[in-house]
Amino acid sequence: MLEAYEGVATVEKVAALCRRRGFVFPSSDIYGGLGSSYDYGHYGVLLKQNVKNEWQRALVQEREDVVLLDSSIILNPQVWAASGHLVNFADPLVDCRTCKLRFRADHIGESACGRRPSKHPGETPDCDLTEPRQFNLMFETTIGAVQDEGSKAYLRPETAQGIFVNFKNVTSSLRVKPPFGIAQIGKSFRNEITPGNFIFRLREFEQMEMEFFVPPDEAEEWHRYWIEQRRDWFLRLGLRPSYLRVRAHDAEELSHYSSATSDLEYLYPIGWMELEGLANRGDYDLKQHAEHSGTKLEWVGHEERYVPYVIEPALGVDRAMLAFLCDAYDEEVVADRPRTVLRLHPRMAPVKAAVLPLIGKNSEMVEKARALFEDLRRAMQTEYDEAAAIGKRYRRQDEIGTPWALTIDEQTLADGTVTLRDRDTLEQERVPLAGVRQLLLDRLEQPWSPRD
RNA sequence: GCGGGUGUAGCUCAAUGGUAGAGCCCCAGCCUUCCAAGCUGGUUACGCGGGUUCGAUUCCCGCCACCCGCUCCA
Repeated sequence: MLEAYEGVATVEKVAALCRRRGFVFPSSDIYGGLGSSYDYGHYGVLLKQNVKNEWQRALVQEREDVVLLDSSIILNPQVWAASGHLVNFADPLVDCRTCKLRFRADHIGESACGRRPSKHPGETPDCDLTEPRQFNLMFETTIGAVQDEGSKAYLRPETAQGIFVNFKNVTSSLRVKPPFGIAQIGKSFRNEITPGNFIFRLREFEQMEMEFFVPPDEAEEWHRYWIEQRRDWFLRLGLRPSYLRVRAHDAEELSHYSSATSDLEYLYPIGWMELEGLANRGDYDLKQHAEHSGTKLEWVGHEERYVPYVIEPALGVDRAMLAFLCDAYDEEVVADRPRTVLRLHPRMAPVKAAVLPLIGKNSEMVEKARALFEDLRRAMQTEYDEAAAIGKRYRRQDEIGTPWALTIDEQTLADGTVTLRDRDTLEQERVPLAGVRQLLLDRLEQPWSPRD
């Protein structure tokens, strides 16, 4: 495992490429932007969609014990009273005017300013603290045109609660029984005090969460199982193994709902950061909602009745996308020219194939190329490009991570084969026109690993 | 939110108290054709709002955004 980042990427370079090539734009750009909000352009949408598709494929399509859900963003406000977010998802903060530091009021005893020798070497300063101020991380809104206390509602800070409040609906309609999971992808909102680092921490972000309900005495075993499953998922999609680690939370850093949490951390250019949280939420949530709603939320089998424990893998889509982008970002020199390339897993790549007639003005080549393009695009995201020199067109595709380029040349007109150029090896092979589509579909299913 | 820094075309940089140039990129045409060739032409910028001034991109104030810390955990 690495201590320090060794790659060529920086968040700034990745962000610049994302803007330049239409992955991610600052939100409300022409009005000067909106803090820590970003809009996704064409390739960003495709890449993000691929992240979500791969998650759903691994957790739902390739399993028999996980079902899907898409719950509302705005829920009955009582949900957040029961979940503990109204009380616990708020941080009382104090600022020290002397040290220019900010502390959580409930931690002030242990982390008073004097503990920061780097700011005040060899002395314990007199701290000038502000009054504690309450920061609730939930966005508030109102339901209905009349604003009064009764109409206050919240944008969900996590998708999980929508799953818990649907526990009874799902168990009574979908023939599931523990151990089973409910998976959901959707937007969440947190009024972060300090967002930042491009799309790493956003106020509006997309989550992929699954609540996996298990018999209480199997919870620890399932927790370990899901940590391993989730780690493998990232590795199969090409993240460098040395850039991924599991870190168990100390008792004092556990969130209010968790009895044990391990983070999957990724070594971003800015350091080791949480990528996915894997929490054992115990029976906390179901019991809270049972108590507040008056509805029994438990599993009832033939000879058993219990409140399941919950194992939760929770992943931020935007954050995962940033990890894949940083991991894939590479710079090199080819033919004395700088080359920037995204070595994304082919299934992650926004565009799978580019069809390039060697001579854009040669009508016969164009005709063949257009026919191949029409054939390929029915099966996968494909681009057609006849503008500029061939090398330039290759580099354009490199920057958006397109794994395969198909070039129609003189030989194509003679024998019906095309050049298949590989993004990572730069090798070229001749393949028959008629077999291209199936060949690429097969390669999309093959194991793929990057350098490392 | 507090402290520090930054803000001129998509990118990298110029110049100027009299409303801004270049290279690369991009678009069109000519030419070329297997890894960012060449020629011609073209589009695009002083973050936003006030103030001082005859006149502000330049000086002053406020705001906004981004970067680094504090805090946050998807």
